[in-house]
Amino acid sequence: MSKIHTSVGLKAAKRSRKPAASDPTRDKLLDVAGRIFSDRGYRAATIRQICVAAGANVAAVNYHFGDKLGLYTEVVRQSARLAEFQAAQIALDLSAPPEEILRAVIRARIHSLFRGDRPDWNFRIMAHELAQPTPALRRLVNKAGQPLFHRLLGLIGGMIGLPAEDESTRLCAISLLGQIMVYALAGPLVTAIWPKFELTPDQVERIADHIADFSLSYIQNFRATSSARSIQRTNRAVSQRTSK
Amino acid sequence: MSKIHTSVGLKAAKRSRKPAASDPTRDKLLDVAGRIFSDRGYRAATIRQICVAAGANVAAVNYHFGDKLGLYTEVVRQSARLAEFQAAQIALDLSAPPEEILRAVIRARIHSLFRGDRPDWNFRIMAHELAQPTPALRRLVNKAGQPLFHRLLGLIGGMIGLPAEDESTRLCAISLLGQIMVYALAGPLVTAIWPKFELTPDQVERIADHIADFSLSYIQNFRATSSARSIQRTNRAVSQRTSK
DNA sequence: GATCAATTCAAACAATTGTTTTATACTTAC
DNA sequence: GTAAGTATAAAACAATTGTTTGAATTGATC
Repeated sequence: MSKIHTSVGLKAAKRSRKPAASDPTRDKLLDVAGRIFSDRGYRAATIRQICVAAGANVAAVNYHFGDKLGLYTEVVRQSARLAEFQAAQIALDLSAPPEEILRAVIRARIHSLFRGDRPDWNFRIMAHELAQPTPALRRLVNKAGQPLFHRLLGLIGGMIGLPAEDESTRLCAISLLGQIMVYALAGPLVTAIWPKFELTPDQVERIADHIADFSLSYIQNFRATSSARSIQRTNRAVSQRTSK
Repeated sequence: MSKIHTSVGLKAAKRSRKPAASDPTRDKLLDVAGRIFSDRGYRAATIRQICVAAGANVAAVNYHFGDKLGLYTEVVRQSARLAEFQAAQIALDLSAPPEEILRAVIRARIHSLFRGDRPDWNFRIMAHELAQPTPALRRLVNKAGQPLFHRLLGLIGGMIGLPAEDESTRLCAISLLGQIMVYALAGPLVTAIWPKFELTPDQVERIADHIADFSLSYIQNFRATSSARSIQRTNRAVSQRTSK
């Protein structure tokens, strides 16, 4: 109910004095908040948890970010910036064959999930927002995700010989992202199926490879088998009707 | 912190009078709670929301189920029972070819997700528990999920010619379930990729078919291409090293 | 119709949590 | 050294939410 800082200290004024001096508690707060938000979500994470973990006072969040949503917004903004940067980076090397680009995308996501380049919660935050969006940030996240989705759809569409807007293209993109998202969102499911699941670099590498192989198998054979599949589907419908 | 009902009315005593008479408010509460829990999760759902939607008093939950967790437990127990039943049902027709069984499993899950047989939130509840388990119910959910997972691993293992415990088998199972779970857990992601996403019966059918086709493409060709893939992977590793 | 248990209801209670206040220590510029 | 602005700390505040209480209502049995 309050978006206006009422305290004496405001952040804007400070910059005039210390132009580029990064505030240590502010940074610590951002770092800890990122980690906690990323594995509990926005609602479940409490300001007190974050502040204790950051060794700061409860009022620090209000002072530096206005309120909880302000802190969260800053965290998501960071992640979104990084996501856009990564998407742009991938879009650069158009020279590589599409299969390799797709592999690179998958590898990048899986890596940022398990052994993040540094803030290893970036992708998890976005995953959480994609699962249960914070109303205030829906637009921001969509804006950050759109270029990546668009690029992915174009990539897949090109490989299966259909426009990016085609239903089959979209279904493939969802299948691909679903395989990645399940590691981000449903850890316990993964553990239930694979109790010995570990995060050795090799394992992570094999997961990324598997997702790429699994997806490319369908995508690369799409044209060849699309006619055969439609016949199969007809047969299946018939056999279902008769067997029941 | 309280597991003991302190109120006068307890459920056990009632049964002596009305042996099989189902309590209408209790049923209504369960029904509404299932729906609300399934799309907001345990923590985010509030007792007041549920009671208002069920046209009951706030104290009704305490009276009929002890506390919030008691109500939730009953809801999850219902879903778990149904999940076990469905798993058993699928396990019965061993006569069908494995591909068709797999298709049936996928179809059943997608259907129960979008146009549920009646309580269409059964799978969503389990999905939520698989994503962010309630500590008290972890065991219950695992127990209910295990037969299905075991069956799925056996099925896939048989098709790719590897034991159920093999890493590749598990990776395939996770890929398959990930494609389904993304629809249950990351609705906004689906909408972002596919704005015109609708839930017509046809659409739902095509989604199930796609997931089956997408997965079977890899699974059915696993044996044939497994040697080729390992060679590809070696080449890829080399090209990466040289390109960088 | 009176009695007694079962159920429902409005209100209050207690715990958690986001937010604000007020005071105090600290840094920097003069 | 002092003054002004900045940052931190402890406590209080307000809103939400799970839980409990005690009275009122219902419904069946005698």
